Amino acid sequence: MSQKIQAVRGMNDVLPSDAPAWQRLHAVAAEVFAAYGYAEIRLPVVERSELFKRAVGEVTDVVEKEMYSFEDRGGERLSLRPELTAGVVRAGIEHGLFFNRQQRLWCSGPVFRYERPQAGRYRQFHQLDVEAFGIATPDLDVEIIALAEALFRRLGVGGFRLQLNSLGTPAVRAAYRAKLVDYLRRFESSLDEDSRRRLSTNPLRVLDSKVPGTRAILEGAPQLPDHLDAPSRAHFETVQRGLSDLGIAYALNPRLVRGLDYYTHTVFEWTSTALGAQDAVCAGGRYDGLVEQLGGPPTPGIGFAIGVERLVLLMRAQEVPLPEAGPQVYFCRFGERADPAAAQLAETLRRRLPGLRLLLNAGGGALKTQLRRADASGARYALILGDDEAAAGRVQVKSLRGEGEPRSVAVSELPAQLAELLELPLLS
RNA sequence: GUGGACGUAGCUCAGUUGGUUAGAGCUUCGGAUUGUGAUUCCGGAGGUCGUGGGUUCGAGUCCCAUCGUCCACCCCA
Repeated sequence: MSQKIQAVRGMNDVLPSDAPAWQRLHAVAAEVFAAYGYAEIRLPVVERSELFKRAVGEVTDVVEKEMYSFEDRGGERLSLRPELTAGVVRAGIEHGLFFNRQQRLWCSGPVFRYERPQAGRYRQFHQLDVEAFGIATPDLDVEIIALAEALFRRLGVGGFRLQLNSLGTPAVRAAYRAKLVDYLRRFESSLDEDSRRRLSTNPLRVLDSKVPGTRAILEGAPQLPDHLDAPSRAHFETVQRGLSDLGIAYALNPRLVRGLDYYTHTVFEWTSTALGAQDAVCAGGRYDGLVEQLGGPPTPGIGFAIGVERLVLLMRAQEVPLPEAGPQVYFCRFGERADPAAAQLAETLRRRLPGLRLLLNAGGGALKTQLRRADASGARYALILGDDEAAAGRVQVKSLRGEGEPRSVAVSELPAQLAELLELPLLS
């Protein structure tokens, strides 16, 4: 058993039984993104390590201890991407996508973080990412949030809690940060070890500590929303009003601080209690300084990422209906004349009945065996073509689900018969 | 990186205070007369008990290590 080569820790196979949920998610996502006017961009999985250090932040956990980094044969420092936003920004700058225009983009694929796997957390996981550039006004914040909301609704998953906060501008954040540190220093000896460490590295992160003693201290801490400057406050209020106008429910969470350094102003996160400890399904925010920081023209931006595995988990938990994917028809064939005749007929049926899912028996087997396979395949009908039928120019159509007796149909009539039975369009 | 639980057939599990050739259900394959499935009956296949050491006359059962899975912390989608 241990001799067998197995998947790398934290990197999972999506087996055929799970694939339909993934397909459904991506199909609905592509539709919704298109409906809002977002265009797809596809990116390499590997980028220069430098990109993530500059975009995500040098001292964040994601780049500090979770990146898969290596040197290629030419000595370049490269990393498997730990998130998608940095790559989208890099590509946009590189191809001049941000010069004097707005861009609405989406992107999806695997990302990699070296963490201990647990429920809803893997070393290779997948994100659906939406990003919009060149629009600084709060109406775009509302659009982005509404877009995610629409995706969940179209997919048929619910029970989320949308949390909202504003981090303001970098200046606001710096000023607040100083106040927070001042306050926390007074209780330093009562803080838990992690929070004490963060006090010097990333004090805002202390805010979402789960340690009870620390939480108690935080009760009296200065609140970030109280320190917003007038423009930031106005921006945030407009976002809230816009969401209310659209009937989107949200909860303000002054402690919501995202773990990536590039966020400014609006940040948001959808969580679900059905997921265990890793409860964030979708999270994002505004990052107005990022494009410039990576060498592009000053360009406001905002985006979010959805955790595909987590959303698929919810789809399964909430039993989201999935389209039938198995064969509708299983074609049994046996005999010297019948075998090639059946192969040809199968091609004809697939061509004339678009959408038909027909599985042609292969590998021989007695009729009994073939019918057993037909039943196991989940097909609704079996077609039976032996030498007797071949000689007569007919095919037996047999219901596998108790819908009437088998009947013999002339080959010439078969396409029309199947079209009617399966309610499929028929081409000439 | 830290902590806890767990690793027995493809799957879900049983396996008595350590005692002879390790079991069940499901799945799978074959058969129950010639070309008719899913029900029923009969039969077969499938495990060096995660791996490596150790204790013992004897280990799936005890000890150690290691790998892996799950859950939580940390962090995050």
